[in-house]
Amino acid sequence: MSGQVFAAFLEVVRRIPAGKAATYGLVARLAGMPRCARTVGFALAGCRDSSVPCHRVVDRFGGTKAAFDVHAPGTQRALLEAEGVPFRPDGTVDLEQCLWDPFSEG
DNA sequence: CCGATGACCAAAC
DNA sequence: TGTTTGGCCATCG
Repeated sequence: MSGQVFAAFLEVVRRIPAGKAATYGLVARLAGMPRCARTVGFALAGCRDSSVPCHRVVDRFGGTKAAFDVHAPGTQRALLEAEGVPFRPDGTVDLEQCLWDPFSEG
């Protein structure tokens, strides 16, 4: 891992429990970079690091528009649904229900 | 090695 | 109240 910030995002993402989802802004904030939401997406885009649940990360609207979902439409949603993540009729994640609460851990 | 970009978010006018 | 620009950092060409 060349960058610490880069790893910081991945560490936060890995802490997302199954059946829950987080937004880029949330992850960035927990990592200590509220303005670095873009970098979060890029960190996940280069998901070559390790088993990081990048599919549990969506935009604030719950839109599943990940890089690995571009070539395989529905992949991200399928993974989330498999974990029990609720979806809206719009096809977006119901963040109001499954939004990961970092304070809920302890 | 340098420039531009990218799975976004929030403050500012 | 709504639209626009700025920001952060690693990777690609």
